[in-house]
Amino acid sequence: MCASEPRTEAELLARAWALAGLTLGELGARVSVEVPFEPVRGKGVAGQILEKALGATAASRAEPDFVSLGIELKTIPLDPSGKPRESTFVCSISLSSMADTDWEQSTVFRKLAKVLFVPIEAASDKPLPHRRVGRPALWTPSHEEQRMLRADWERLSEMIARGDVEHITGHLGRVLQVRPKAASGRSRRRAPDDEGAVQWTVPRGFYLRPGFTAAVLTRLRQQE
Amino acid sequence: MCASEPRTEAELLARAWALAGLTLGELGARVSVEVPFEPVRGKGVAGQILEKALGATAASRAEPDFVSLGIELKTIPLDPSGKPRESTFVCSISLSSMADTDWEQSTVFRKLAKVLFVPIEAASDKPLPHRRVGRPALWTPSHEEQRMLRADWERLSEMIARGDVEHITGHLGRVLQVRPKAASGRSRRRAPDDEGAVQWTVPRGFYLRPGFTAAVLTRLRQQE
DNA sequence: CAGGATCCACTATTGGATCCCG
DNA sequence: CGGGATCCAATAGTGGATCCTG
Repeated sequence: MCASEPRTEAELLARAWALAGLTLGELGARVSVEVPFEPVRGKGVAGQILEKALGATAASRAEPDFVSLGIELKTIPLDPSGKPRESTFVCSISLSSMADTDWEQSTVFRKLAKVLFVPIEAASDKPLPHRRVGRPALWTPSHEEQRMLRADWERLSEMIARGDVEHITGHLGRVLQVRPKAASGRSRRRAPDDEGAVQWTVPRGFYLRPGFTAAVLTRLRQQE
Repeated sequence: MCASEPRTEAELLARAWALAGLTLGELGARVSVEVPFEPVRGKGVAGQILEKALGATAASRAEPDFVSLGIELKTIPLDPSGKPRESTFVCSISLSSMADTDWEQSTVFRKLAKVLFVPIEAASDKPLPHRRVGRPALWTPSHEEQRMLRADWERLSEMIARGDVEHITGHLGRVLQVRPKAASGRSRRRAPDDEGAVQWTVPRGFYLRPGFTAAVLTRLRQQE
């Protein structure tokens, strides 16, 4: 029982609000997805269930989840005090093709232009099926948020373009960071080094820091 | 060999600059103070040595260290990267007499009006006698720094005045915090509770958070 | 492999406890 | 006890590693 694609933003929001309070177990049953008991076996399952329940356009992966609305869906795990427990994955990095892109053309910019955050109330010791869906929040980055994202993105993408990948660590970036994005630490892919030769490096992605998404959610709640 | 009281700010600063680079062992010998090898046996010894070496007016404890100059002396331990390793003690709190004081009349305000910071380069594994004195920095809180200190002080002193001492923890306060200040956790002193009756509570003091003094020192270095 | 993410060992932080001296 | 502070066990934070599905 997967939902059809919502036709308007209002329809999408109404559906999302209707899911608030349900457990992942209940929602999983609705869309015929089994929810593992142990969290380590269910990474990503909340996101997949919500895609189905809300009618996201599957399998068009360079596009936002809701193509015609231009909206990206992100589930975000909150601790009991309401703060994000984790960073938020934005997109993978093509290490060989960052040189000739600017901010407004970047995947990060486009992915974050409009995001529907669906919180999952996720105390670390609570089994996955018992975790509850929270109230959704639709985000468009403010001017100030854009400025911070852009500053980090420009610094990081310049390093990547210059072949400095091996000097990048998760420490860099105030709100946006670069971290490994792979099945394991042994994964490798090609990237140009500082002299343009090939080097093999671990695949990476952009992530939003928890402190940033916390501030975003707080702002959206206040304006609600 | 204790120095006489310096007569001008310039004289005090000149003396402090002249001490930069010396080890605590060397400086201790000059003022006839033995410096224990183990840091745990020498809490406070750096401060006492520098008081003597710079000619601080001893034993007038409601006053600044340099009475006629209105300057308070604080040694501050830095890690190898130059960041403060510890919070900075400001003053003890008289729990029974905070109700009728305002910020400009407070001990915190007066203690921090003008502070001579003398850094001690203090890698945690370096024996006390081998630690070196750093370059001094004279601080008067900026407008912004005042604002932050005042905001924290007003919130905390109001809690104390209302008898809410037992709800105060070191978590409160962005730049100024309240923490125990006693020989041991069993020390107790009288304080009024929320109904004005007596309660026995652990003695406490105001402290500056390390992040705040780090920002202060950075600002002073840039303007140097 | 790319997209959906979270895990968790390690490091950094810190706040309550403590130490010395006069 | 008040002034000079730092110690250090416990917690918070995080960044590199990992898990599942189609």
